[in-house]
Amino acid sequence: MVTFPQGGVVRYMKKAGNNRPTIIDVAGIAGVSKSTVARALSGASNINNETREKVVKAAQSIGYERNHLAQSLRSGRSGMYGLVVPDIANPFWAEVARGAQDKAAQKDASLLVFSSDWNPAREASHLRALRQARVDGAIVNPVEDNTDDLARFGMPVVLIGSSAERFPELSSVGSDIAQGVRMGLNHLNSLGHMQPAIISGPAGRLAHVRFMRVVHDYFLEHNTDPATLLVEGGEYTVQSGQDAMHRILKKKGDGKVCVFAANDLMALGAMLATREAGLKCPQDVSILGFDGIPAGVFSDPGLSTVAKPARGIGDRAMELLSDQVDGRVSHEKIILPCEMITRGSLADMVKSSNGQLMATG
Amino acid sequence: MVTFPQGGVVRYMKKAGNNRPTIIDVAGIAGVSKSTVARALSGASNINNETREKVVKAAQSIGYERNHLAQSLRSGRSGMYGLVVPDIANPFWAEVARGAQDKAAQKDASLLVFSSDWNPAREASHLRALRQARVDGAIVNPVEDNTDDLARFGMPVVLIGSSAERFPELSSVGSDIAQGVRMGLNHLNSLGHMQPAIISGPAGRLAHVRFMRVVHDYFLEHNTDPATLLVEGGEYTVQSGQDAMHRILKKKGDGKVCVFAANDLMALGAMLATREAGLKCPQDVSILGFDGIPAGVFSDPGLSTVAKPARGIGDRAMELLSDQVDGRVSHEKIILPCEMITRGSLADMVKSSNGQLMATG
DNA sequence: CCTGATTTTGGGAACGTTCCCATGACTGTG
DNA sequence: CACAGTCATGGGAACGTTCCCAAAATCAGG
Repeated sequence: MVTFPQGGVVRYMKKAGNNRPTIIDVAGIAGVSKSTVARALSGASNINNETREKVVKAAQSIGYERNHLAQSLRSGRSGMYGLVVPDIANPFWAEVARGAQDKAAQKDASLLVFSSDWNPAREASHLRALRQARVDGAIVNPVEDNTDDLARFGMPVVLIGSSAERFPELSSVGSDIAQGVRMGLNHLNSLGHMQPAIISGPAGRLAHVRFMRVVHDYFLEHNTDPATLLVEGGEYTVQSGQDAMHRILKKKGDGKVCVFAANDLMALGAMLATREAGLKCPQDVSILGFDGIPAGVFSDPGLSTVAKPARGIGDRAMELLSDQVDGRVSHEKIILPCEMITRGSLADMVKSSNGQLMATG
Repeated sequence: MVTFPQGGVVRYMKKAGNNRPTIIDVAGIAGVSKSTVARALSGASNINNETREKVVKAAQSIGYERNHLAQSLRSGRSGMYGLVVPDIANPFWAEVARGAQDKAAQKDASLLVFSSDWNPAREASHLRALRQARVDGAIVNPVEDNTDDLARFGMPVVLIGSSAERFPELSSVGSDIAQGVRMGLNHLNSLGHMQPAIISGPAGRLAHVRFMRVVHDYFLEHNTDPATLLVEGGEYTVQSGQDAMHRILKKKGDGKVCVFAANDLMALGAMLATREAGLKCPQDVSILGFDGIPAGVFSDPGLSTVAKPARGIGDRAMELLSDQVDGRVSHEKIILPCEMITRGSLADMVKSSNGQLMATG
């Protein structure tokens, strides 16, 4: 009977096609143990300098690259973060994503991006995916009525957007809506638009409530009954802004009209509607937007708007998140100021009443 | 001397805050082995139905969620894909990302998004990050002069954009530039614009070369010397389109002008320049864009353009990539057709020569 | 040259899963 | 009733790291 020596059996054969070098291969070449290689490549202090160089050279010679999965599994840190926004194709969130991604890359981390499409179920499923991927934390712009899933998320979160208010215990980064709205209304005021019509967001959303609360307070402070304001609701889309504007024009009749839209897409929709109605902006209709998306420069006239610091929001959110993950800061609420961008969609009623019509910011 | 019993030592204490239940916890509750739990939860066939239900119930009862890192490490598949584009904040790539992300989510995969910012070094570093994250594959819109890193990438790739030509051995998804350019030129032709000026991309880029090659051939076929065409280069940005348009207007003098821009941002820049020069679009200047970004509806007049199927590109690229990873298809080059969008930035010279000026697509 | 402290290294366990193989229970057939 | 054949289950190795602890090597001081 012929017996093959059991001791000589090849115990482990690498799967074909997956033969990336490991720390052990490096150790073999450098003539040290895997522990030493790990120390050398992780920048630990307790290692001889010559040994380190020898290991680094060996690693380079075979093109070794650390397996992030294994590292994450063992260390409990994945170096990945999640970003969940309603729609990455929306210029505002694309800009936020860009800010977050740049900051993450700067910290050698990666960003998992998801679009929830305003769908709570989809958002919940994305959050689950993030948890399973063992990301170290997530930046979330939650869909309004999806508070439960977020509360149960169970890992570091930084919130973006209005629903930060609903989670006082979570960190958040947002723009200063109150300051922005007031700045916009002050600006309108200074141009002689004392009672602008408002194109607001959908009634259910918290963003809408916050926006309208400031408007309300502002007019109370300026001795105007907020109830006399013309408010039309929209869905934050171009189409709905267009529709809202048509309704406003119908109600307002033929006088000069000024509208303040709760986001730029609706403002630009309002401008389209103005054109469709055969009216001119800013001569007949003044329009002020809110967001500061790049597309605002393309309209004629360019859209004057209250700009949110989108990229800054992404940037700070990422920073805050990584601080939180690293245990540097546990909880913080950051509010970034909005900025006025004047491009020409607002008529100056003060000057025009002196006989000359001027378009200004 | 007091000795603590060595055998009674707690060998392993879970790190605080990281006490997520594992497959073993589930096994303990369900009263089966971890292998059985794995089988039950992975949908394997060889398991008793009652046992499966028992396990699933146990898993739910403690809120077990599979650790994706461990799964990936062991199985060699991470269920993650990479996407590297020049700039996620650019509406075209944001749309591509949206398409890819939706398709990935549909397949229960995640997408790691990176912006290279046209920087080859940054692109290389992102590719390295993807390799270390052990993604299953990547969709890349490469920076033109970064061919080496891509060739050495060493995992399934699907290319987006013009550089697909440089890698005939790699799969790719792109729009049919030739068809699109011809469609645009035909359209201009039908409106009486026989010799449009061209605002092209930067000379170095392959996208530029491809665009101009089609233009060149087209005019040769139509008995026009391509050398007589006015071509101004831009950088695919609004500003550079604006600058190029100013140069064109200076050279063209006072006649009617028609320009075909190689992307929408430059076309919109050209429209801004037209306005700055005191000219009207489309009465004095006709403008045709290329891309189909949403912002094209906001200009006055709306931008007529040859639209690339951005979301479709992301969608198909992701599909192709996952096919490739799963070994279904090894290599394919998909070309999607462009579509003409007519909005009003082009004058109809044929009708206008009959006495009436009409804006048309 | 010895001793104790310090630095440097190696070995093995652990992270949480999947995969392979062995075992046991059960079924049907001769 | 013995046997091969299926089916369900359990045990252990493996994935490639990091972390802990012990061993080895080096160093300083007497």
